[in-house]
Amino acid sequence: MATLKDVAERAGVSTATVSYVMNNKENKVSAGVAKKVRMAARELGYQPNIAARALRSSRSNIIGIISEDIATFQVNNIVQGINQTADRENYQILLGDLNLNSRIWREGRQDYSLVMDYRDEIRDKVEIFRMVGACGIIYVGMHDRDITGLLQTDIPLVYAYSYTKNPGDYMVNNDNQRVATRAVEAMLRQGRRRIGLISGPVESVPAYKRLIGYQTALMDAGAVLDPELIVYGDWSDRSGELACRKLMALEERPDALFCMNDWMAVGAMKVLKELGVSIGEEVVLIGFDDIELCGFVEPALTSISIPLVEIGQRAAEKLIALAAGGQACCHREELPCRIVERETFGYED
Amino acid sequence: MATLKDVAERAGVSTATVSYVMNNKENKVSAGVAKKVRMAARELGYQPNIAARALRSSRSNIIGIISEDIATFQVNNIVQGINQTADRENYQILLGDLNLNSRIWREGRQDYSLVMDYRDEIRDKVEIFRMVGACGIIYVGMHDRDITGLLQTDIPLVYAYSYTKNPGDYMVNNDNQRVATRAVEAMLRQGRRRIGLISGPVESVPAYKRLIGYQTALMDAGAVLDPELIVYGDWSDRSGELACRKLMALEERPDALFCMNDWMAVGAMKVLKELGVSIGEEVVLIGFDDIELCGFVEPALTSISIPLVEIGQRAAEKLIALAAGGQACCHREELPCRIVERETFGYED
DNA sequence: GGGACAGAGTTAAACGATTAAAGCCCTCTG
DNA sequence: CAGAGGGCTTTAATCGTTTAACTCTGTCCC
Repeated sequence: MATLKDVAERAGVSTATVSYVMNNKENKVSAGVAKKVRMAARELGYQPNIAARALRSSRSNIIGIISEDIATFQVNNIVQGINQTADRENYQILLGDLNLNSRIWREGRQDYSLVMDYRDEIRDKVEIFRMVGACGIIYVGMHDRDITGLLQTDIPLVYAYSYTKNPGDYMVNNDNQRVATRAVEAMLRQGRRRIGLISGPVESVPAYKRLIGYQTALMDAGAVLDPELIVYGDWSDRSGELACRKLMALEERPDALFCMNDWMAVGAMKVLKELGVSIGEEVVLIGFDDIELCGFVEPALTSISIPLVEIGQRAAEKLIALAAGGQACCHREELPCRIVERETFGYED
Repeated sequence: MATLKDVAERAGVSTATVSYVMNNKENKVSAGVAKKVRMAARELGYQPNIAARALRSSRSNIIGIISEDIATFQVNNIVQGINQTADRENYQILLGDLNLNSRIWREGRQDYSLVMDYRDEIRDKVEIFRMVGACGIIYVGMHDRDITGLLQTDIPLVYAYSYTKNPGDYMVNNDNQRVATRAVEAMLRQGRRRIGLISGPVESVPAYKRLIGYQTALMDAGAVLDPELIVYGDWSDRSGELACRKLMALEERPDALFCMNDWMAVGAMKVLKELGVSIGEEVVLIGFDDIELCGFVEPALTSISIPLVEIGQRAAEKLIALAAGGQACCHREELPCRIVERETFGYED
């Protein structure tokens, strides 16, 4: 493997000159020499040694990813997006996965509110990233976690798909509130008047945003906000069943259901079928996430597709911009979702 | 951040001694001094600098993963398994994903036989792993690819979920052949006699192994091997539909279907429903992979669960053993699959 | 007594890059 | 023409480990 020294010898200059050329410090080297050096580097197939660079300058082209669980649909797709731009921009990815779900499962816990328990693990990952000289960190999480305080260094950090309270943090997300409004508006346009909401847990920030979106649409339409129509689940299909049962037991049944994820929607569908309610007519239904399952249940579930891959890409682009010393265009960014029409709800814009 | 030098000063010895202690070169240092050094290290919270170590010795506790597409079910779960043991054994993971599927999609290609096209990409990843001093590489692929030749170094390599021709390679896989035999035997025990096979592509090694398993069961039972009962798909639900249509058009219809993955099985189910064939009675059906979808189609699809997470774990354990200079217990390992009984086929053992 | 040897620890040279500081050479100015 | 200044290049220290080679001390045996 060719080193800086080899290139320097071949080009007849010092290693310093080669280093300057390689790092595009143009004001340091004349154009002629630079060209000569680049030639030599190409001929030898020179690639800088990451370890040496990291050791010396504590900076490399490695992006550290801290993810809550790579096995989940969302994280998975976001990581794919990060991977794509990293690839394109010649960055590498170091994955630090917290394995959150399988740990929760192993410990027999039901809830995700474990922020404190995982600070050590996160700190470890950050430490490793620092040591390989990662140029920045992307935190990919579904839960609402604030790790900014764990970074003692000034290494840039971008949150993907998770919310933080600190307005100085960089964040890429989807427009939970807006798309919820759009979905409910479409239901209203269809003449639906009692729109039930099967929500995620109260403490979830995305669930909260979607709730606001739901309420906004109803209020703008001058419709009544009936608190009975809002039921909370925990994202599981089982909890969707329970929620739906509760809603259908109301004196005035809802004629539409907005579910905050597809699993709960599928659970709700099971109950509706049991009750002999015709889905898509008596009750229209929309899910959230647009997981693969949607196209395979019967009737096929209309859902909201989150641009996960794009979120990953944007997060990576932001991070790379920050790492290069520039500024990212804005702190908080929300990418638009797309409503995917299937059989449970005819959406027209 | 504390360095070797700090620890050495605190313990009143040279950096060399500290290094020896940290690397458990016990014959170099007396027990008393070792204890003193370890104390000092703990007090300072010393963590070795990965970059420096990699630079000097070209060896670190980083496991490089080359994966074909992190977004696929199989790869995803295997990586999770690798992650788990890596975590436990204090190794780190560097992920080099080839993004194969999205590239294939982008280029508008239909087939996966692109081995040659991706040698360069793989070489790049290997190069990066070498530079951060990865202690070994795990190749996670669904397709049959041989990258052994791409490693010029003597860095250990373990294949997870992909087959290679070279018997000297380390490989962890599932027992495709045996479980196929078991599944078909169970069908025979139920009195089924014309068992249709919806296979993966001819060139796929796992598909071939499953085919052998299917044939073995039939032959052992003294049943007739009717080549008309074997149809090839390309793993997609669409191809499952086509295959099923072909099989159901036979003069003597099959009374059982063994599908080599769940997507094709779901496609087949669609056709069976169309034809008014009662699934689970007229025709029993089994899929392969046990993806989440299986529990949600109607009737729920019986399938074969591949121990993906365990494959990842074993692969990582093997690699760590090899990296530590020891030998891994055996070159090729096949973990047993589990048949998950649902509604399309009653399996009893 | 002295050479051989073993055990325990130290010295110092790498590994491959970055970068402040110094050096060289040329031009410009008073 | 001396001195300043600027553009380009080199020198050499440095990052934190690893490890071959060396030193030192004590023991043993002929």
